[in-house]
Amino acid sequence: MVEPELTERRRQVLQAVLDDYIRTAGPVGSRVVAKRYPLGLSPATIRNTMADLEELGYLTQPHTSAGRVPTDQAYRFYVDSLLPGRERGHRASPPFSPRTEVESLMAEISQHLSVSSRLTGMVLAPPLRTTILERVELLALEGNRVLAVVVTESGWLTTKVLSVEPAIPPGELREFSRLLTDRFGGRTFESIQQWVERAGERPQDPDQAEDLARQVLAVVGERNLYLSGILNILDQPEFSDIQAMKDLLRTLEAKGRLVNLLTLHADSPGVQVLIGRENPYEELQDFSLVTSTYSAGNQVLGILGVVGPRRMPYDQIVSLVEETATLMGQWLRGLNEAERSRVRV
Amino acid sequence: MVEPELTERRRQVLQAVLDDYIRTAGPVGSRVVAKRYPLGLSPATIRNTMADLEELGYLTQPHTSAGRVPTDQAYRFYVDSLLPGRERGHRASPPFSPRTEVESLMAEISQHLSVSSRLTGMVLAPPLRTTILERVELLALEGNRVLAVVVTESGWLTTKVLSVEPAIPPGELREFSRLLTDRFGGRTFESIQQWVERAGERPQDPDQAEDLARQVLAVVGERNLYLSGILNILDQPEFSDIQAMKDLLRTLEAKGRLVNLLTLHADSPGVQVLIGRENPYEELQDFSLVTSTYSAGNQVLGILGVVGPRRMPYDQIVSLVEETATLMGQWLRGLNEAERSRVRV
DNA sequence: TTTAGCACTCCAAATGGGGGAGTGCTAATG
DNA sequence: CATTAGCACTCCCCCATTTGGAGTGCTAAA
Repeated sequence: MVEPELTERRRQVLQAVLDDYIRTAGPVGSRVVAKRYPLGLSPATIRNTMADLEELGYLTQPHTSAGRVPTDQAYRFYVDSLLPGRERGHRASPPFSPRTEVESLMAEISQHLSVSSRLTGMVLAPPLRTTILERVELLALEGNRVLAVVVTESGWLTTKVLSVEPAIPPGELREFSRLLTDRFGGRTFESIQQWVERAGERPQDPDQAEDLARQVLAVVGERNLYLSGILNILDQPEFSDIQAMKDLLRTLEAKGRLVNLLTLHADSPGVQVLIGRENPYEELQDFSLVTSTYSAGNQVLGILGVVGPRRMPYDQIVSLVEETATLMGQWLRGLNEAERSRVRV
Repeated sequence: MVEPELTERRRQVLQAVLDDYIRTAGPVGSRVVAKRYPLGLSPATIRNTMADLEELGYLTQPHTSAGRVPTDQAYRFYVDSLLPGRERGHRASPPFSPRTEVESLMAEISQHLSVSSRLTGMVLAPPLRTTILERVELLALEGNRVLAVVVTESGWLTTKVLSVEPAIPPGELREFSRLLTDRFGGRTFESIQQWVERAGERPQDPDQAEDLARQVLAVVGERNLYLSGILNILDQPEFSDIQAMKDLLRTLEAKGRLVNLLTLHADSPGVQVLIGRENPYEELQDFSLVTSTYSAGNQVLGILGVVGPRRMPYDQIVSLVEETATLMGQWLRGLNEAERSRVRV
């Protein structure tokens, strides 16, 4: 039995194995570590240390006489040791075009994550249900169709074509918009939804505002997940196994699981790393997620991050995700403030 | 030398080989044909016929003693022979939810194509440049940002957030909308673009309408391509070769090539089938495209269809694409007519 | 003209060694 | 006493070889 301390030497050797494995994706032998990393130790010593590390649960051998491969525990150690007190790298900030739509911002941020990491980037949009509606504008189209423009306090903007029955006379649209804004403005979508659901209990005359609200709320469903660079996964050498890859791609494309995982796991502020089996979903257990919440002011809005093989350069990726989250927050805060200085129609 | 006729027997054998190959994706031997297809012929006879078909260019052997595989020419024959005079199958029409946005219609149709065919569905949206603008509505947001709602005569609807400098007083927005509509309504986006470009030659006072038009026109760029079921490609047994698959997936994801291919090749009305090497792009030469234009009235609007391996049940796929195109046309026509009975604000 | 028979071809999967990378252990060394 | 050189051993990976089978083309018979 080995005493269970992680001495300095063991730490160094472990780090060397991690580095090399992250580079090469292949089992790391004692000779390679001795040559490539100037620890001043002979292969034999390193072998002994590696045996200790194996017993401590940080390394495994794919088979009796192969090199060592890091376990989830090793990655966890690596990540935990680098998370506190890390100086900010000066990363070139992504070339965002000065668009104003939040939707395209999300898409661009996701793109940025995937390009910078060469992995798959993800941005989970804020949940609409807790967002506060600011105002509603209606615009006449033709017949009994109107375009509803919904503006939220966080600067979000959604449009939806509604069917109204009976048709609202074009002259009254403006008035009707004001009516909707008065009734629903300043409330969260959730509370509006509850209000609509309770509507059955109020046996008044049929209320057209209620009907419109119902139609608008249909948009509020799932939180939108922006993914990009899914195919970067294909470049990972570990995917000689085509079946596992298919499963993963399908999971990513379906998005549902990922949304669940993000909302359930990664909702506490700051950067989170979920490594391999720490992850509840089987198709994702060969992968790691690095995520961070992003917020405007003190309110957590959504989650963004990166998915990739367990073997990833966590230091860089963690920095990337953290900085991107900060950036996103700044951007949204900027938007938010601009939005507050609102102008009445 | 074999006389170059396609006798009835040869036709039957060819059809049998096609059928079997489409089912199994493996070379077809004479014994299998004899057993599985009741042609009343012995394997030996079928071997002779197959040799003839090979000389005529309809079949090949992957190697000397394997079964036969259909060539592009065989598929071409198959497709050409089934295109004329085909009775309409009664396909369950897809369960479209009664949405009114054209964008989601496109996405849904593409989805329908991919689900029904178990291949990749595509819908190419109409080119905006030749579309006629109907009217523009501006809606105040905050500060110097306004939401522009652009309605086209074909019932299209786009929104874009614009920055206006100097800010337009909210009271004048309505007037300004009318001004834009008067100036640009009834013209194609292309002609508006030309007008804007010629603006430099008119050395008048700086024109705010012009600036806004420029911003709106930024949307007019590429035609939108809706793809779905890309991953269905993964289920094709021919993709043991992982590299070819990656290339294909990348091509699909990038979309550009596909847009080119569709606009250049498939623009003549009706169903078109592009088989294997008939296709100019290398990454797509192991695939076939079945496409059809869709139109409202007599104007061709866009293109939709399916991409899959050459080995596909062309009869079913061709029917599917044709019927979907018809359906799309009806839908758009309906929308169009509704839109014509327009209501002034 | 069709078909049975047969020799032949060629792939695909199974088999069977080397070669090599890596380990664990032991004994020697500072 | 920790470290290291040396060595025997293990096990995978890669290669060449073998083998079985599916399929063909040809020939001769029906």
